[in-house]
Amino acid sequence: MTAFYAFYESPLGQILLTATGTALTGLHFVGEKYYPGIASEWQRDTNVIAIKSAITQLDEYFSGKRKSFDLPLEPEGTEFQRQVWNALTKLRFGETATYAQLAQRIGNPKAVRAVGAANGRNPISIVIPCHRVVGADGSLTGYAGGLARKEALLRMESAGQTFQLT
Amino acid sequence: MTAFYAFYESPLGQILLTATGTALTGLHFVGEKYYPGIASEWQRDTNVIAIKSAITQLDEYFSGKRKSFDLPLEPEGTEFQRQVWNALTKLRFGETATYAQLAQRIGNPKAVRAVGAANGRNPISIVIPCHRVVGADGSLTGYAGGLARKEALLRMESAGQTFQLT
DNA sequence: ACGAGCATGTCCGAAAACGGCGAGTACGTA
DNA sequence: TACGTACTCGCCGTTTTCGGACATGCTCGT
Repeated sequence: MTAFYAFYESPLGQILLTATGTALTGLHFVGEKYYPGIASEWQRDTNVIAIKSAITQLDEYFSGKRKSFDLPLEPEGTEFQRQVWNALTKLRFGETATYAQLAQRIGNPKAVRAVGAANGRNPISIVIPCHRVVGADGSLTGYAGGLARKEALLRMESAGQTFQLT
Repeated sequence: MTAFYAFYESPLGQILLTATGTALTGLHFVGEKYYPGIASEWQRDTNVIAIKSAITQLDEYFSGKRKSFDLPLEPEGTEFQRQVWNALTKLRFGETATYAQLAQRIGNPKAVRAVGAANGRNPISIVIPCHRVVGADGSLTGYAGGLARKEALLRMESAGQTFQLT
């Protein structure tokens, strides 16, 4: 489906955006785990509506002015994964949940680990806030973009602090 | 087990009494170390037999008319702790003992420090007279309700008749 | 179809830390 | 000498912490 792509320079590093004509399909930190790369038939284009508005809202988000995204999304995945990702979108700015709670919410309470896996495969980081999910004991456990970024995001959302990778 | 509670105003501060239908289970100075708090299912009730008679005898004790308590007790604790507490009840008004002596008496002479710990966890202060236990050198060493209260109790009990060898 | 691999959580046992101590030692004072 | 204080160290039950062993549901590669 994806046909267009562009790069976005965030405070946490370069980001690859991918989209169809109308919806966002991907948001990956360059070089992260599961980084999809760029298919040869895609076109680099920053003016496609989906990409253009994503960039705008990311700017606002990173400058602290925006707390929720309003973008058409088309994440590609299995039925189960989309359930999880859908549940993720209901986590608001500043909120966090545990993997177990998430499993509960999608009505599959024992699928805790599966939720973790699905979470890790989230194709649209930040907008689908997989970084708001933590272990039962509050530990960060993992993030495709690296734990440092996850921590930075959470810190920014909880305290409104500015960015610093340690 | 505990089902009822009440507060008692003593000269040394407010006291929380807890009890089953028939026996006293706790006596704590409000806010002391290990203060248990009040469980939501407990009922405030000053007329339960265990609490009523406790209050009567405390009145008598604090006004100097009573030198030993006669109340059904049900302190909750481990085997070892109950041994210690049981030994405590054999200390009479005005008497004191050292932690080592107590350890001796329960047939576990080396468990001196453990006795100290168990002593500290005594759930029914005053009635089970953990305040009558002092260090080998006569120092007070510690009291859940605070050393000031321990000293006050001992002074009150020793006033007049009892002598203490230094 | 099957099995391995996970951005988990729970349970259980072992190990270490922690006290309401006491006895022993090592010094510095009167 | 006679003491007092300031240490160390052994003691033992309880509490807390830590690590490994499960159970578990879904994907993805054979």
